[in-house]
Amino acid sequence: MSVEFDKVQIEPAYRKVAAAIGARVLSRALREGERLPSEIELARQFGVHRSTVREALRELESRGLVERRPGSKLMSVSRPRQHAVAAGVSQALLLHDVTVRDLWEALSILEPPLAQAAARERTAADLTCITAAAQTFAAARADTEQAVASTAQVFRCLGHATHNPVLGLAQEPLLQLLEPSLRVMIDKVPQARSRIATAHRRLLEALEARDADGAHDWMARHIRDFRKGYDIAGIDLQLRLTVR
Amino acid sequence: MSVEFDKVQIEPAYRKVAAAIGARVLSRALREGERLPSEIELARQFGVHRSTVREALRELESRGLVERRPGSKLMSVSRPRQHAVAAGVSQALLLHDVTVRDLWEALSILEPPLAQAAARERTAADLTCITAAAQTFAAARADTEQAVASTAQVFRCLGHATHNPVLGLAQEPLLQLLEPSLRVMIDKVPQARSRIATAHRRLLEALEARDADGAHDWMARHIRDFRKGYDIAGIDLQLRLTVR
DNA sequence: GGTTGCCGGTTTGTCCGACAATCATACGAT
DNA sequence: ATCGTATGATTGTCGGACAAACCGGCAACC
Repeated sequence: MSVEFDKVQIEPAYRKVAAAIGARVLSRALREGERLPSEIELARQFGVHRSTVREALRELESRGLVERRPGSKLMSVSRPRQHAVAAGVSQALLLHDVTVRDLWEALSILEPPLAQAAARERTAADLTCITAAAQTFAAARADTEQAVASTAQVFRCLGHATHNPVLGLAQEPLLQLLEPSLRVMIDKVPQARSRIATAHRRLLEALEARDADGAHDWMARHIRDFRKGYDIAGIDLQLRLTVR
Repeated sequence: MSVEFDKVQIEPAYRKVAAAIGARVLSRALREGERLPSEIELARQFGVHRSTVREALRELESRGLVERRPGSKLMSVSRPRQHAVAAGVSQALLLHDVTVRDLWEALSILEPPLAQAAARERTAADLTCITAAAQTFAAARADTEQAVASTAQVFRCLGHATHNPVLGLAQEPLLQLLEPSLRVMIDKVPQARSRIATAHRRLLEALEARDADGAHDWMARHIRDFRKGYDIAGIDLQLRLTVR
């Protein structure tokens, strides 16, 4: 009988250093905003060379666990920014050959319940945020770029209005992926703008009235409209999403 | 009138190098599996020092865009692994003070439609995968660790069965966050195991029959049971999730 | 008082160069 | 055919160096 050995794993020092600092951040032994020692000091503490520390810092930086505050040379502990985390997810999805259909399906699953939750949990400030975004959309008659951005912004405000960070963060990658195809659609489909504006209006009414089911249904309609828009714009649902 | 200037941004070389390589990966000019030149060669091409290249590589590595294949010294281009991406999301959520309630709410929104989609899209292989996981759960009478792992595994297989990478990747962070509280619950709530086993059985029946609505409903029940389990186990829904 | 200029100390970004350990490959010995 | 060894390429890590940026303080100046 053959004895099986575990694969002996050798972790390079830069990864150990990153793991050590990362663990302290995760365990909240290092709190947000707290400043890290200088690279030389870290090198001294870990007993490694400064280059090694720097490699570790690059890893922590790209995980969003540390960042450099503007106007400070020392790194400080930070929470990963929602946008940055979502960008990583979006990239991963792009590389995994996500299609327009996949994206649309996810939106149609996530968004209506999200709007429902937002109608329950929204505060007055959330309403203001959504109203502002909807108005920006309505005002962007000619400006496609702004129309796209404000459409996404309405979703973002809704996500925020749920006061559930899981939903907000689950939604964000979808919005990032949505923008390119939305841009094409808004440009090619004449009635798109008015349908979106109507959806915004109805959603706002429902949110104002804390009408959870109404919000759910209007969001469902909003998302179904996207699908129709893709058809009219001649966007193939099987198509892989692309960057930018 | 005061002239406003844009913030002048100075990008360090290591970030420019990372961006340059990253862009090639994203644009598929570098294909998965392709091997990167050696560090010295990259340094020569970019006209920077090897240390600078190494810092860039650390960033790309932690974004999952390059990796070292076992048995090869050179880095090769890779697609970010689902598990790694999700780990980043989980960490971010932990640091953003996600509560048990937030997590449960997200599960209750995502999972039933996910099961529904799985019932439509599943292949025979997917069924096998889910069956295996469910059997492992049923067999893990005493082993809490295995019970937790196989419960999550059933979800993972379901996510895979939708054949929609967006759904799979949206779900994975939730599963990673779920495990610790699930461990406590399975240990403290005597009836948890049998309820979960029943849910698995019913889900499988629905999937086998391609009964999308049945899958939806049994999953909804499954998730509702989690909530009941938390109550019985005395887990406060307001509690922040913790690591491990 | 507010602005400007200068000084010294700290820290980062980048570079140069070096060396041991690891691994692929080829080559030769058994 | 298997094994040992020489060779070369590559990484991980190190020591050290230096310019540029930035901070705080102090003096000078309007």
